[in-house]
Amino acid sequence: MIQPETPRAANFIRQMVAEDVKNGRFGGHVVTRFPPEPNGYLHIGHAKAICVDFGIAQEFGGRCHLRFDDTNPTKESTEYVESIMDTVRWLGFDWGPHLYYASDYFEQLYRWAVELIKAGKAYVDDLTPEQTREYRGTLTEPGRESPYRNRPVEESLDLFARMRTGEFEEGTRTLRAKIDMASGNLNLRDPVMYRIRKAAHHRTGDAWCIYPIYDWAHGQSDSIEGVTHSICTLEYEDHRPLYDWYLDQLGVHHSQQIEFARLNLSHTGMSERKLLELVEGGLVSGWDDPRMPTLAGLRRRGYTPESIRDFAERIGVAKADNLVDIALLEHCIREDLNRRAPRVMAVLRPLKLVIENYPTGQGEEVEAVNNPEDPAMGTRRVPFARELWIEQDDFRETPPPKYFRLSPGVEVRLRYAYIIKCTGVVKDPQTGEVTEVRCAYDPASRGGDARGRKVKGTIHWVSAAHAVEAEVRLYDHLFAKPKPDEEEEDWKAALNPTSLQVLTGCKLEPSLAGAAPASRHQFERQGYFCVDSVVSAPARLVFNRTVGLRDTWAKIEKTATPSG
RNA sequence: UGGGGCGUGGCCAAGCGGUAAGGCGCGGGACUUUGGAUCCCGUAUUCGGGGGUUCGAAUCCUCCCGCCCCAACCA
Repeated sequence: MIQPETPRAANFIRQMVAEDVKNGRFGGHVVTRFPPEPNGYLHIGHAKAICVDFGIAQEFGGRCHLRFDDTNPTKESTEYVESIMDTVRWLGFDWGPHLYYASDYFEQLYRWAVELIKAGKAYVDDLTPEQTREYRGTLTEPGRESPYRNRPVEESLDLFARMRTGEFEEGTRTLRAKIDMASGNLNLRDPVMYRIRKAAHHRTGDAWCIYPIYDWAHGQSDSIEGVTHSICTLEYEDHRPLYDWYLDQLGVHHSQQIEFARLNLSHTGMSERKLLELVEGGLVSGWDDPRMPTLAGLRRRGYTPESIRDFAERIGVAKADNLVDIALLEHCIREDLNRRAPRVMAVLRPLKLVIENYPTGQGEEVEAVNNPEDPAMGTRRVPFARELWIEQDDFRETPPPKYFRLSPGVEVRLRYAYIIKCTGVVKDPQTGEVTEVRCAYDPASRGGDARGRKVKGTIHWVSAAHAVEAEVRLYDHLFAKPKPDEEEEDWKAALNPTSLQVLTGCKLEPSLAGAAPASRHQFERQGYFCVDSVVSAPARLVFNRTVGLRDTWAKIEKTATPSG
């Protein structure tokens, strides 16, 4: 695996684990796990967790398990299991033979539950869900004990066995741990361990109709697998006393739970509920829509696994709530692609350029560098001719201050080709719109050599006769506001109306004709683009803009005209 | 009003009693056949606030303030 260049920064988890290793706790071994519930797609927030879980194990010579927390059959499916495995692998992590499922432990969990009942530490409760809630009390008032709390052990044992055989309806009974209904920590007010769900499970089928709750399954699963450090997010901090309680009652291997703050990214959302709503509402094309913060979306957008791992390292790991600027993610992918993406010329919004003193019907090829950052990537030949396409943005009839590009009477360099001077324009008589730019070239400037002259601007171009057409999709932030979550009511109003711009009839240099799906390219002066892996076809190329290049000119122009 | 956490520059984040790392962003400059990349320089006299301990505090004590999480038979 390619290691990110960013050096490992200190963080409290690394320190805790290092301390344990030093002290020989857990025999000096490190075993972690990434425990997704297969109920949806992984997003960039999960990527942080994956990098922490696998990263810690890797750093300390340990191992990391992939364990599916599949204890709720009504929300889970093998489709999700597969997409999760695919995504973790894509991100660059390997769990080796350590693929596990909480559902593999159902029998063991059941036996342990019986053990707790026998020890008087758990009981079958007949309260309805509503009653259970009422009895639990509130944040400030203690709960009340269920009238079934002290029923005889034998009776609980019998009832629990019958719950398993399917004798009772959903919601009629639960198995609960007997802890403390007055605890300030609600998790300790006799937490439910099992509920009845007469639903088929994607792995165990109809073998069970009682399913363990997260708290009862998670710690015990960690214990069975010999996990030493069970790393999770902050919202489980309140659950740690319960996690510890179960393990202590059972007297089994006890791993250390450690919590860190989950990732929040600006201009997007990480709430599974809202992401689902976007998908189901057709506001995006699917879970892998390139605007989505899902790893499937980022992947389709052209992000590399290396850039995401680098991002995960750079944001750090701590316990303070955070909102990471999406600009950092964008910086990471730019930095990665700058090193590896081959350069190419593509005109997104074409404007015809005619070189009046260039012979009609003649052509030639100029040599272009594939990647100035990596000479080993070589050069290529690009066809040049009398009629070219240039970018609409690269011509202004009346140039604003500091505009280095083409305008009447001004010289500019056609990248890798010649210096040209604008001699005039052709306009649509009706609209007055410039439909064609006329110019003269300096034959002695072949290759772009300005020969001592100062030519401030260099623009890209594509030979009209050789151009390959394509559709290009320009993406911007999904949400216009940095914190769309602040808009709880009408959060969809915060969606960026221009998050997707589809450009058709874009003109690409011919070398792009056979571009492979998912291949990444830098369109010079514009950004990084990849061939869409879903809809692009040889006969109809479709590119996604992964991220734009830093655009200093846009910044200058924006500050010059604040309104624009 | 209960329990658990967290507060260091615009955003992340080191710091662990010896006098504020680094990254992103932003501003400026150099260089440039991508207004890209690269390279320089600048960007917290101060660590939520007040007291206290100490020769010395972001780090220890204390009080206060603010923010987040918890009342699914979800994870």
